[in-house]
This record gives sequence, structure tokens and C-alpha cells, in this order.
Amino acid sequence: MSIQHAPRDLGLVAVTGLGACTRPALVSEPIDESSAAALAQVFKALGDPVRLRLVSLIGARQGGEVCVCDLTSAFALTQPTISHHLKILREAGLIDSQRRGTWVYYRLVPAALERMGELLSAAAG
Amino acid sequence: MSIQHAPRDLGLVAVTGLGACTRPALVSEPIDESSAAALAQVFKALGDPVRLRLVSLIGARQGGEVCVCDLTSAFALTQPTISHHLKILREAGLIDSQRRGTWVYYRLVPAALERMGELLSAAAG
DNA sequence: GCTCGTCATAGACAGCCATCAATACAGGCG
DNA sequence: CGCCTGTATTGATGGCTGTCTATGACGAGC
Repeated sequence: MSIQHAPRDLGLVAVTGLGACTRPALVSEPIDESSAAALAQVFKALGDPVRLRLVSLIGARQGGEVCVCDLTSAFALTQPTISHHLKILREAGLIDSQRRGTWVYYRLVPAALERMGELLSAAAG
Repeated sequence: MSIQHAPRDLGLVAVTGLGACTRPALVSEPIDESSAAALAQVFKALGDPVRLRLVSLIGARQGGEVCVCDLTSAFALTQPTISHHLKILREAGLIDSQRRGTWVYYRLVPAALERMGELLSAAAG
């Protein structure tokens, strides 16, 4: 996963790890409570303007990697607050991090975003 | 990687695809605060297990319409609580309602779901 | 060793939110 | 009209959450 955080990303991996036909489709049939809770965690992570802008800043960056110092400087918030938001996104499986020397670099997890996107598109269809 | 951490191009990453699509793309360029707030409202609406199950129940229903009484009976929650969640989903533009006689019927707004789905899929690359 | 810079964590606190009970509103039916 | 049923709104409350300050952990370099 990332630096030395405990391996506890249940959100997406648990569900995506299943067979291709058992993915919760949100509207093909009513989802159960545990699936709803797992999916809600990811949407909740996206449900904050700061975190959305963080995702946007990371994804827009050429190379797909941004170090925390650049992210912090893009907001009128303290560094611990940004770190807190990054942790929530990371625990939702939407981003992950890698330390190189002094700096920590974050990047998106495309599979997670793609999966949520497909979920909504399928619900629309 | 340069020796010192220089203020790299934080805002210039954009403007590459000046195609016809002018919607906030989340990743083609960093989104501004107002777009982030608007999008966050929708994701926040989806970021609750009860509301996700409500969307699922409505979308899974044959005909695409569900009356509130059926939704209420699907949860161990009081009717005002369900009504509260429906209001949040409605204000996010994800569902809308129609009164027919005594009952109120809710249905999904596919365009809204599709738009959020495309947003995430595009961000996935 | 020590110090500095970068990032994460802990603790505190204010504001928000999910939930409930009580109440109000709206429509059908006597 | 009055009564009943189905929904929405109000007000209260406990828990969650976004933010801060203070501090700790890690790496680089003197």
C-alpha cells in the first residue's frame, strides 16, 4: 500500500476482488447493507470540496504524482488538515502514496475511480 | 527530480483539450472551489449507506418508480428519517418526486447519475 | 551526534448531520 | 364538514467531522 500505514483498505478491494458477475450494481438489484456501507465510504470521501480539489490537483498533474508540499500550498489550510484529507482519500482506496527521500508523493488509483464511475453510469442506464 | 522543491506548474496543466466538452472534468485541469463545492454536494448525498440503498431500491424497481411507503418499510428507520434522506437526494438532483393522489413516487434522474459517472471514469484516465 | 525540513499523528473544539418524537400538511372518503 | 392515511417539516440531541495547535517520526545533511 503506502508508507507504513496499516493495511486496512476494505472499501473497494473487497468488492472488486469478487467474480465479475457479483459486483454490486446498485440498481440491477437492491444492494445489501454491507455493500452500501463500503460504497458510501468511498462516496463520502469524495463528498468534500477540499478532497475533490485534491483529487483534481493530483490527477491534473503531469506524471500523475504530486508531493504533499505542493498540495498544501494550494489551499488556505494547515498542513495537518491536508494530511488528514489525504488519509481519508487513501483509506477509501482512491489515492495512494509513496515516500521518496524527504517527500511523499500521492497519485490516483484509476481502478477505484473507474469502478465508481461505472457504478453510477450503470445506474443511469 | 530537481534538487530543491520548486513551485512547479500548478495551474498550467490545463487547456490541452479545448474540445467541445466544457463540463468540469475534475482532472483535465484543477477544478475551482465553486465547482468543487457543487460536485461535493452530490457525492456527499451518495456518501450515506441509507441513501445509497434508497437509490438502489428506486433504480431496481420495475418501472423506475417507488412510493415512499415502500421505501420506508425497507428500513429500520422512522418515516421522517427516510423523508429527510429523500430530500437530500432530491436537492442533489439525483432523484425527483411526483405526487399522485395520496402517494408520492420517487424516481432516479439518469442524467445526473450519468454525469457523475462520466466524471469519475474520465478522472480514471 | 545534532539540526532542519517534510509529513503524520494526537488532542481539542466548533459546527454539522443522522436520527427521533411531535406536529403540520395534503388528499381521499365518509 | 370531519376523520383517516400518507408525507413533509420542525425541534431536540448525540455522534461524527473538519479544522486548528502541538508534537512526534522520518530523512537529509552538517
